Amino acid sequence: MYDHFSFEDATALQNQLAKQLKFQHLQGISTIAGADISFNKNSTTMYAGIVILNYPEMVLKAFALETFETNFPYKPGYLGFKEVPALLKTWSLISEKPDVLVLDGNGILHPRRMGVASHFGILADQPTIGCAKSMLYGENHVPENVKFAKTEIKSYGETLGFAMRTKMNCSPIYVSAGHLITQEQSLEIIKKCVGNYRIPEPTRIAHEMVNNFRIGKLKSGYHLINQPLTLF
DNA sequence: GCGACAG
DNA sequence: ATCTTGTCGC
Repeated sequence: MYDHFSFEDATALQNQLAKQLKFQHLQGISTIAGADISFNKNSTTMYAGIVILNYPEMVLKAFALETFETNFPYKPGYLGFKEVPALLKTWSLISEKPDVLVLDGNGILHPRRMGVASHFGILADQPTIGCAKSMLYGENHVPENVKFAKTEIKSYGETLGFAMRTKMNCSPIYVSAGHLITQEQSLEIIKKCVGNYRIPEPTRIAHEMVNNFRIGKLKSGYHLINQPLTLF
């Protein structure tokens, strides 16, 4: 899909897509999804996965897995061009879309406000949140070593996201709005997705699933989880 | 020019 | 991202 794009083309498209970004408060969220990619070193085969959980219970409800061939290289600032095509293919397998999707990477916390979460959000017309494990852009302020301590990440005076400590003695994560959601609500939602790990549940589970998919422990397609039934 | 740099 | 063993700390 983007394999023939030069970085110059990519930059132009990011600037174009950024004009379409919209931020609004979401009402009645009952499902949330997490998306991630896995691949073997030096391979063009991307293993993409999207998991859907109940919100705020964080119970796995369904997941979709699919592969996709990509030649676009990884370069800081252009992650969307490598991952979004594979994620869109996987997204198409899902009949009932989640209320909001969390991606492994940034949203508008990006030099051109077009991190992977914003990129996917625009193309899929879907509310998205960016949740990165390390810093890409902005003034780095370190939150104090207390669970849920946070700092604003700014660029030229504009708040583009937050650094938040999800666990004591662990590096913070970087949260930013992707599309069709506000910065404040993005942070509020991610906070409720934190379990007993540094990485919030949607992303953490998606990462686990996609890794099992890559090593052959799981197969492609849409999978529904059998909910535990209360008999009687 | 130099250093930084999501996954 | 992936490749890898032990190891330091709560």
